[in-house]
Amino acid sequence: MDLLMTEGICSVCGDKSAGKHYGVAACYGCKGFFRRTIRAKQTYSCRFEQRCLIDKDQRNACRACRFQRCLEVGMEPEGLFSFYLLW
Amino acid sequence: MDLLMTEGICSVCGDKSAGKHYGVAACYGCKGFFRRTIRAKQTYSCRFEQRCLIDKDQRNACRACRFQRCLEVGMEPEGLFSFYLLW
DNA sequence: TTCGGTCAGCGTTCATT
DNA sequence: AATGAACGCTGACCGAA
Repeated sequence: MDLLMTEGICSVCGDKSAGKHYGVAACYGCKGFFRRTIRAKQTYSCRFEQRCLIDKDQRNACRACRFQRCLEVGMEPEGLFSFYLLW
Repeated sequence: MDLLMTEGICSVCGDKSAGKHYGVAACYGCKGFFRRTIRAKQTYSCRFEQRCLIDKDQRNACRACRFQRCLEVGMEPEGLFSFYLLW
């Protein structure tokens, strides 16, 4: 029941979910953010204390904490490295 | 004997086979790809030299070469070749 | 058994910021 | 530059033949 209640919610930021992505329920934004980060092998650093609030309104304020939260809730790269060049 | 040895392998990409499809041992992916291509009468063009490697990891990188390989290993719509193999 | 249909989840695109 | 909504494709699974 609790599961059903939370299936529609992004596990990272609490926004409306767009289904499961990389193993967890995620919104379009967090899905794309995670993919871009992995693909570009980006690293971020928090300007504060690695405790920034990640919700729908604040998720873009700190990339380091957003990515950290992606990992904390269990997002996995799962074949994100196989390239795909369709024309 | 050789036949038995290769029955578990997709003739197109070498992935695990899901049985015979369109005349050859094929994985789920190559089976579906061939069906969609034929049904939609799609044509593809290779961005390189028509020599792209088609294996489990790279098969989605070049549709032209994947489809070419489907034909090379003998895939046929509607199992037309099984008519000859009944002898 | 192999067939075609299905659709969750993946990759890509591109208007918007 | 990055974001995220929308779209196309993939392939594992399923019922039909």
